[in-house]
Amino acid sequence: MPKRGYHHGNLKQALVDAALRLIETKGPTGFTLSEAAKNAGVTPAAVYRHFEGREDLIAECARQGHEIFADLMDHAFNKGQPTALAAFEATGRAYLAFARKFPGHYMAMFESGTSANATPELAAAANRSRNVLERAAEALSDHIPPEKRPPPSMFSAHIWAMSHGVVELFARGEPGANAPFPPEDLLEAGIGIYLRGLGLIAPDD
Amino acid sequence: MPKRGYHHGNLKQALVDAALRLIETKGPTGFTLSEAAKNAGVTPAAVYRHFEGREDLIAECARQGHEIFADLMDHAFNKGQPTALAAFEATGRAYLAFARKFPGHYMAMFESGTSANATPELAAAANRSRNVLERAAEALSDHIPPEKRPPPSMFSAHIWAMSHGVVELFARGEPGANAPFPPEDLLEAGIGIYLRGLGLIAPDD
DNA sequence: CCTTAATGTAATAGGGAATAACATTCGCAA
DNA sequence: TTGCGAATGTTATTCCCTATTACATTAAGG
Repeated sequence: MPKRGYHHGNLKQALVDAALRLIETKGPTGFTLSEAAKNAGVTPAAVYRHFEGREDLIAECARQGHEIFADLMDHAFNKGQPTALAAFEATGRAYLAFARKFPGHYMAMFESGTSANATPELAAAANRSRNVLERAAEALSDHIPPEKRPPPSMFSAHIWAMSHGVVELFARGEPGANAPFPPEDLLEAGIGIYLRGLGLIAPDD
Repeated sequence: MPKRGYHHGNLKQALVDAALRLIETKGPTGFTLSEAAKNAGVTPAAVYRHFEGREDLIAECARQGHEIFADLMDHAFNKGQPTALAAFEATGRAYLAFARKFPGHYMAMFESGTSANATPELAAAANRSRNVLERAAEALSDHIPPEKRPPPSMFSAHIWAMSHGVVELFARGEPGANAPFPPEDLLEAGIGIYLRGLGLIAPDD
């Protein structure tokens, strides 16, 4: 391990990384600022040179999570083109993939108890990732029969809610103790049924 | 206020009630065992005569929440009879009503970071409330065209996930700040679209 | 070089979780 | 009634966490 001098060099990000690892393993409530500092090889007081406190450190973790999240969803959306439906479904799958691949970020974003408005930077990042999903919904909206077309922001909210619910309830250890289905299948089936209800998938598919 | 002697008389439930009020106002992370003890008029150490610790106290709050929850959903289901569809929709609405009416319980159940298997009693109660929703789904399952009929436990999981997602993402936070639509409308529309996708609602409804 | 801001440390206050030893009261049986 | 054991509550203590303040070290630039 590289010995460091009095100054760390990149402490801020090192603290974020340490915090993310701790959140991932011990949960957002188990995470402590002091332990993150120790893991970064620094005293707890040093943290306050870079963050206002514990909450602010978590907020930065969440912010970085939203940046990754938005990038992933945006990429999935573009990759699914040109079909609006395929792009939308890819975006949905990207949601679950993110939760699986970046559990620390996901917990910081949605399970830490910190408001999405904790800091302006976090609010901006959260807004961005919401807009990605909403844009995907808008692109798909044109293909919905007008008489059953809800506002795009509504049906993107539905997809987000179901995705988030699947992650929280069935992609962790609870609450049925036994996940009756693989979360991926559960979510894909749920979105499929929902899109059928919107007239976006043929009834005999 | 009634002066009490050396013994409280009903401390265990008083602690649960105090904890629920604290969780409701300050969030599950802001809640402290010491403050709950003080609010119940007792020293912190007394809590350990009735609970193993902080987690165990939260788990009991969650357990009581699941009991109320299951009762409400069961009642809504029976009230919605004889139509299976009406019963099911009433059950869905009861979910959101519970979250609104018992926010402390809801937070203890789903946002406290404590596992649903924290105690055997909690696990049993959680199982019961899950079964209520699954039974409603089973009753409705007969009316689904066979070629698009998922396992009842799957589509009850879908409804639970969307309900939970709506609560977590859109029914919290400052009013209007994060909610493009009233959560009740959002959830009702979402369930409606989903049920249409299952062929349970006529396309021209 | 020498100053100044940035960055890290040491010391400390304040509070919560948990435990152990002690005190009071309750319930029951002789 | 009385005495004893169990249940319940308190005091004192330990350990850890958050946060603040005063101090130490280093980096960067004129």
